[in-house]
Amino acid sequence: MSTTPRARVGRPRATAGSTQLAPRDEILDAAAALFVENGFAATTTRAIAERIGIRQASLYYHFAGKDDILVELLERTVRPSVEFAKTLREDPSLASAAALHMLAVRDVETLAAAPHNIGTLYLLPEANRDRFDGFRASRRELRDAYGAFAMDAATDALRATWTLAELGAAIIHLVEIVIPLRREGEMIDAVRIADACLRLCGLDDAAIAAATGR
Amino acid sequence: MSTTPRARVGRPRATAGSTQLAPRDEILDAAAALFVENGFAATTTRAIAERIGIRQASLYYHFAGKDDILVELLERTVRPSVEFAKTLREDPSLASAAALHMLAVRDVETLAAAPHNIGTLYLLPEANRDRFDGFRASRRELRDAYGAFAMDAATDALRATWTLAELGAAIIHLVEIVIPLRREGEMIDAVRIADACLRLCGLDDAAIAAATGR
DNA sequence: ATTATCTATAGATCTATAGATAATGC
DNA sequence: ATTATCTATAGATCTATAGATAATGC
Repeated sequence: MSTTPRARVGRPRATAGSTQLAPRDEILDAAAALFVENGFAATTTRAIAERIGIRQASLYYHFAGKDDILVELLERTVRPSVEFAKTLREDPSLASAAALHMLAVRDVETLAAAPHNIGTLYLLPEANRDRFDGFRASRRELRDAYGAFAMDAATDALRATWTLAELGAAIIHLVEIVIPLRREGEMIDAVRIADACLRLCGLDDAAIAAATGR
Repeated sequence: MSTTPRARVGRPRATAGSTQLAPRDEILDAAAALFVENGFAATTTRAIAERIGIRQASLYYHFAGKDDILVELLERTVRPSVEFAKTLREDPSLASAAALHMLAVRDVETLAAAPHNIGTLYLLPEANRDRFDGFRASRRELRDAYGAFAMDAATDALRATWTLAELGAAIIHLVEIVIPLRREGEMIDAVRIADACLRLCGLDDAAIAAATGR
């Protein structure tokens, strides 16, 4: 019941600096902030270590290399949305327009709440290296989930001119408007962005209201 | 009238490799490809030099530093669109929806035709450093041009929920869907994307057809 | 004994500068 | 004389490994 900070196993850090997080999570958090701000290659392991008050070499007790830190961060940005898309797909009572809207809202909210605007990470050129193709596969899965909902919800005119992958890419890209908006300090309204996704599918205000039960 | 390659002033390169471009443009082209592929920090001056068959140190005869190469590339990606937006604003006979559509078409076409998908460069984390704020100012100018046209063209419902800067950001972001589409090898149809911009403003198919004179 | 840190450093870069050199221009 | 390259290198990194050390756990 005591709130006295539990003493930690292992040699103490040279600089005090108490923290609640596990060291591994401290590293991920610091790295996320720096990768978003300066990019991957420009962020040194020393900078990550300094931010949390440990020595550069100590990082390697928790991660085998700099790459592995990014692998884990990338996975965390996309996994929740992919899983949510899966549950939506498995619900037969849900109309496609409604499902698309719900996925977009959830996705925007996740991106808006993620620490350090971490959604930006997939824009790093390094995210395209082979080392990270697990992440890119997950992301394609999410895009196609958007595409499937969108094609099904779209007007005939749109279905005739867009492929599933293209429409999925357009919608996911529109969802990600949250990233630059957030960077510029704008307010984020997830429903408004999700509405815009349906509008992109050709739905008018009445159809949008119907699909979202308003 | 002879087509024999004109001998060049200056010490010849160690490796032959004839080219039509001026050395400065060779550097810009090689750097663009590498910055897009690997990012700025991860691209070494040596890699740029090797790609065009000169020694690393020879770059510094043409550019004062690596930064200056990126400065010039960034400027080139945004300047033409900013100027086109200006001419559109100065045409009083043009309806906002039509102007927005024309700007979007032109912008998509420029991005689609730019060598090495160079439009990607503004996504580099490094583009946010102070050193490049001239570029970022130009980009904001373009965003606000989109925003002004879009607010004027939009339905009342939209005008009530979006600010000019937000709507501008959303539209310019939608235009930039061309970048990932192109990276994935998809066909680009500028009109289709410009239509989507108008749809985002709440216009229905009839209004879009009217605005674009179809 | 185990854990999580530390110190020290090897080896591999990378950017930018100094000064030499091999062409053309006049 | 001017131009555009070259060679050589200083100085400053940066990543990752080796091995020591200072805690707690049992």
